[in-house]
Amino acid sequence: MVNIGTYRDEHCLVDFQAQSAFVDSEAMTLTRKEFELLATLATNAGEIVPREVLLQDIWGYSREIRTRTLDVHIRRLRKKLGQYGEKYIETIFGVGYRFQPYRAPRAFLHVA
Amino acid sequence: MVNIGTYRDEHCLVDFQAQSAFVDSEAMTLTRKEFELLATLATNAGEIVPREVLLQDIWGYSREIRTRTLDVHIRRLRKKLGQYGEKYIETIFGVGYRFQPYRAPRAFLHVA
DNA sequence: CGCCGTTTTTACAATATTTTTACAAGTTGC
DNA sequence: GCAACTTGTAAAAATATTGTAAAAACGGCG
Repeated sequence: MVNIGTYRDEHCLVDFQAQSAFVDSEAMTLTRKEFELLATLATNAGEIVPREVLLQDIWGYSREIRTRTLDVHIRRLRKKLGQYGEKYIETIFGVGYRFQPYRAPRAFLHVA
Repeated sequence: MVNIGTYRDEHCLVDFQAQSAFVDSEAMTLTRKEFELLATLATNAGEIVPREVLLQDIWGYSREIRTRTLDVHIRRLRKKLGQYGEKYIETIFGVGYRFQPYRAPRAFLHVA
């Protein structure tokens, strides 16, 4: 089974085709920019996406444009991701953001 | 298999692309300058990198600028390298620093 | 047009990082 | 051993980046 066009993990599903996203099977209501942002980050899950790249890809802004709109969108997106907001979207200081796939807490294994 | 863009030895992995580094498979959280410093040293692993070169390459400082920021960064980097800090980053008095690749302790061989 | 949802800006607050400062400690050459 | 110089270190100061609330601007649609 192939999952072209979707990001999926334990708690989060992003359908790039349908432009819809879910947290714990609950549909998120995202605006266009919020979705684009989530999509871009989720597409590169596990990798740092520099601010520059986000501003260029989503806003078409070049390096010299000074704006805080990315931060504001990040904030709203985190909020809508609920309890996972902070865990999913990691800030890489001075560089950008990284969508970190959910990792199940490892069960404690005692050493024989 | 080629390892372009990475430094790797028994305990340490530096991924120059992803701007990430690991000690014993544990991700180090390095700041930008710390990473640049580690990257520069690891790139020249086994070779002395003069202070001058580090200050020029990472800080853009010329010879006459007097600062202790390099020393402070070296210290923090060593700390984050944990138990290997001192072994990996050697001070070459009056010259600079050298990143010394990890060498497995040689098994004791008795002479026949 | 006027409303409403969305996006961007503004203006600070909060935080993280980097640099400096001020000494302590270590090294070298005499 | 001692003076001169270099490096180590903790803590403070300075700087840079990100977070946030609230207001302003924008845009589509009735």
